[in-house]
Amino acid sequence: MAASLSIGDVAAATGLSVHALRFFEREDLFLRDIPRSAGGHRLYDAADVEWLLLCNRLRESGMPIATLRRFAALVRSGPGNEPDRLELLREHERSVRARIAELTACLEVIHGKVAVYERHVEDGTAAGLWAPVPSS
Amino acid sequence: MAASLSIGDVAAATGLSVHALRFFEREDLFLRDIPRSAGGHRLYDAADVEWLLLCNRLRESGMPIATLRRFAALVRSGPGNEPDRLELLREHERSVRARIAELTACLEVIHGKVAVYERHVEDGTAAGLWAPVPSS
DNA sequence: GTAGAATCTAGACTTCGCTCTAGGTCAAAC
DNA sequence: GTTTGACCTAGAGCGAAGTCTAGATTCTAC
Repeated sequence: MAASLSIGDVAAATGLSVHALRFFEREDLFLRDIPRSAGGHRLYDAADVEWLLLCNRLRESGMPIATLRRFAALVRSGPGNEPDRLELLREHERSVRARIAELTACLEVIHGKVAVYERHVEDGTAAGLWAPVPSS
Repeated sequence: MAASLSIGDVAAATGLSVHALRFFEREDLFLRDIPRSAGGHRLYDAADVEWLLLCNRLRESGMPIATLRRFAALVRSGPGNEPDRLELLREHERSVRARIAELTACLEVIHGKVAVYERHVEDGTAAGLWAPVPSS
């Protein structure tokens, strides 16, 4: 077991580019120093992929690299700081919920605009919608 | 009526910086050429503010400047292209809904992690959470 | 044993969306 | 009338998050 994976394998498994994986490493986002083959090639394992998949979720949901780095550092520094990790994750959870709320509010405005245009386009009477005087 | 507003007034009314307002103008995001005072100062009106507030919603919800510019161009070019404006807004609405769905999916993963850490921190037994072997 | 694909490093470059600077001009309060 | 603050232009700079290049090396398949 614990067969090691090349950077290309990991790129394929995570959707990250090989460039991004090297960048992540420079940015200290891994939970360990990635070992190398005799020739200097990186040797990943399944746990690295696992971690990257979580990273993807955190990144997709708007966590900045800097915060991800702080989280990785906490994990890397071993047991004892779990309350800190928890607080970091909770804070991110709050920010994601807030972002969803913000988007939902925007959506109402946007959908309202869509509805206005739908009515006017249906009517064929689109005059006075936004030019020169705004309709709303 | 139709008292004109200075760039500072508009900045205060919209939350955009004066720099951003000049930038928006360079980027052709307004619905008209903003008139100037004798001394060259910009003279905005309430409709400009109205439009900027909509722009804020579109930007906050992730619309790129380039798309906003396309929308502004459609409006500026007068009646006749309402179906195009509608399609642009509908497309944006779709993308906002998709983004909300994506965030909601991430939220589940993140909340799952939070729950794991909560249990372990509560127990006092945080061993084996993510170091060296991942828990999930 | 050799061709071709994958990987290595260091560092330059890109895109987006502003933000800030420099060096002035204009306007309003005292 | 002068000081103070707001505004002007043009253009440089910035932070985030990678992406891409060049040139060298290693690995894999025949």
